[in-house]
Amino acid sequence: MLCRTVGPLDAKIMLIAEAPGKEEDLTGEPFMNMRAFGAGRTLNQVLTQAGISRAECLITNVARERPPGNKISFYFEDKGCTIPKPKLREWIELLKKEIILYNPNIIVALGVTALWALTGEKKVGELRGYILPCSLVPGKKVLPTYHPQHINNEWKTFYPTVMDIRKAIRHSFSGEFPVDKRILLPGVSSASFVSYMEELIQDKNKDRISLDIETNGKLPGSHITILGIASSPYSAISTQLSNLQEADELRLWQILAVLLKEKRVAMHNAPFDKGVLWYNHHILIENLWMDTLIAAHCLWPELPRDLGFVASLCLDVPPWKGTARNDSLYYNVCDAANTFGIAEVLEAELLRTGSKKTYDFESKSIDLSLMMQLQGIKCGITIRDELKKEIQEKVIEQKKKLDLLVGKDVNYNSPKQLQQLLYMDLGFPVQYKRRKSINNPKVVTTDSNALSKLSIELGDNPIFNLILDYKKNSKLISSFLDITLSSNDTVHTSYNITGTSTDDEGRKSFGRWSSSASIILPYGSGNLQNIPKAVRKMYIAPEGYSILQADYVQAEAVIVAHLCGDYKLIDMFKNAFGLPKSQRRPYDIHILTAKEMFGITDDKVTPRHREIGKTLRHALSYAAGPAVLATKLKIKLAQAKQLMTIYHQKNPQLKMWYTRIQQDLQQGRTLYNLFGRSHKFLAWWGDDLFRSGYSYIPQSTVGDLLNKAFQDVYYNVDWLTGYLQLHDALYVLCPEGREQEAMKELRKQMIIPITLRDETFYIDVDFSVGKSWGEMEEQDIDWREFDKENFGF
DNA sequence: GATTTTACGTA
DNA sequence: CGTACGTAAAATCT
Repeated sequence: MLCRTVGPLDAKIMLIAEAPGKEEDLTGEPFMNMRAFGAGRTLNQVLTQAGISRAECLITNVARERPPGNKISFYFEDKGCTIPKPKLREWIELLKKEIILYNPNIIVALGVTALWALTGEKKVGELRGYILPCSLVPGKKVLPTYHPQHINNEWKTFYPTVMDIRKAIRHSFSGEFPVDKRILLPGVSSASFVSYMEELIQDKNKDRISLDIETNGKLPGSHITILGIASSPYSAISTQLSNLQEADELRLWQILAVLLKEKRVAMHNAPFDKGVLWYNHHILIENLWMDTLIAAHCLWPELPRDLGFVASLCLDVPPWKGTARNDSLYYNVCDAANTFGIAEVLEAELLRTGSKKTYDFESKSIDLSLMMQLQGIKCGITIRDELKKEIQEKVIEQKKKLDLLVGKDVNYNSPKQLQQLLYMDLGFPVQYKRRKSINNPKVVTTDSNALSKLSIELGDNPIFNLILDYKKNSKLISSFLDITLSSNDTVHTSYNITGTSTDDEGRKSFGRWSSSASIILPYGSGNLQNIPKAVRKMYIAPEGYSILQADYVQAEAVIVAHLCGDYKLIDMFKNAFGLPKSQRRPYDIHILTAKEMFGITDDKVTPRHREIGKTLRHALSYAAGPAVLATKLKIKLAQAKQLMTIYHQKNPQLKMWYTRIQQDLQQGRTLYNLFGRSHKFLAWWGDDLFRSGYSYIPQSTVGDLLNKAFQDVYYNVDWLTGYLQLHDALYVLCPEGREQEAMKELRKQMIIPITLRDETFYIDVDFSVGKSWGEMEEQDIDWREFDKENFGF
């Protein structure tokens, strides 16, 4: 049936999608599929969240009949879907007439086909959220966003679509195009750039600028190729730095240095621009106005944070990210101008939402993280080479043994070849990956989990552990030993204050730093937060220094105990506080757990009992299931289930806490950690979301605690230098011989009160000292006197 | 050659 | 149905 256009004829918003589906074809109305994963229901969800109802919108499709198999390509001559067949051409004409007739103020293009029909463009991911001119009916505004069906396939596009619809609502009050008031000067001469800067320096009314650089990342140090600055959202300038006369370039850097002394500066990802300017030109940006990346992270921790995305939320500028390759000078000048505009919007938004405190806290980490990136950590090449040789020999030997056992050459790092070998040639029971949902297809796997499981089930076959060891060792070599060092034998990492990961469900980033390859100094394995213990000894202290490690003791467990109101545990933590490690045994919570679980006395607790207690507590704190517990403890599923039941009987507060978190999530899907950091969860409502919620408060509170302490050390203790950050441990370089003094100083900075409801508590700190990261000696110190003097408890 | 999948290291 | 993070090698796409 021909699908009609529905909705009030005087609607200000018109939604245009691709083509009718089955239900729509039957009823002749768009978006009638209201089943659980139907596009109609998703559309309603999006509209409701955005603050508008379906009844207020005109809704239609480009194609008016369902194509076979719902494949829109049916209506096109070509595979690329650019040349419409006559039928589709007719429908597009119809659409044109309807737009002219109903005259909406804003047209929302839902998905690629609508976007193409209205504007000739195809890149929804790049253009969504921007106001585009309509080519079908000139003069009309088009706002592209995702198709509801696409949202069902990729849930992370749900909330961006909501934001887009909100923008459409703002644009529905008038059909007028936003006026682009910007005066952009891309690619001016260095002389003009200098005079622009000089004028700015003279203009005391303007105290803020934004800055953006483009670099040629191939060289260490990231050579700057383009420099752009803006003095308002509407005035920006950029210049090319290659092929400059030496004197001109010098002049430019000199004036820039003066400008940066005078003004407060906004940047998107300040550690990079600031780092490159400092590293290459010794120009220091001292007055940060705003890092728009950090601000976006504090406001929307689960949304994309690239400048193009944030601009689509905050501004009414034309899209420009597509120009990066062809016109980098224009691209850069837009970056600079739009960063200024975004900073103004986000500044207000941070105040409005109460996220300013979190922003201030995060931005205070910039200098610390940048210092550690540029400084790097020292690698002892002799130890590195020894390790490499040793492990390489092991790998060769293991490969030989495997070849002999198997009788042919197999690449054990190839999942495909391993599947063939284990499940086809050798006929072992096929192992499947654990699925997120019962609806997901079963996926065959040969990962370490599967191999250990086979090893347990099939007892005496040495092949599994051999493969496991072989894979482990080749991983050690390829990822952690086979690395390029700087000329000073250092490796460098970029500590990312806002995290950077992008997984299927979108970005998370609970406020812990991540660590990734440094673009400025591309030496080492990149991530320094996942170096295996086995190779840590190759990282050493520079001559004359010791490495001092300070880690929070049982940090997440302490937080969980307080969140649950588990006073037996809380008392144990309190009683153990400040004690030397050697005297803590009576307050060992894992032994306590074991005693409770097995109904035994202290003297009967074996290391295995303790291990079970520890694993159980850890797994259950984050709502792990019996299957995972079974593999972790190498026991049967039934046993794991039994242990879980007993654990929950002995710890009834845990399930109550789960329930509380779920209730809290129901209120606006937002949780606050113990330092007030908010996080809005955008994932699909269900157990995955809940589990993420359970881990949020402990994980992010510990992250903030550590970073708070690290900042305090950085700003207050000038003779200790930050060396590494490992989420709940910080490492500093300490001048040899001052270790005792250093530990006292660190303890003063790190013992920080945490408040929950009316209670205040503290998390203890342990210290280790060593000449290398792998050989640290635990310090067995009684801190009780010291604590009494310094903290009064 | 670029992108996706699989696997695996840390807290 | 632990969570969070980043990277290397293999597989796959174009």
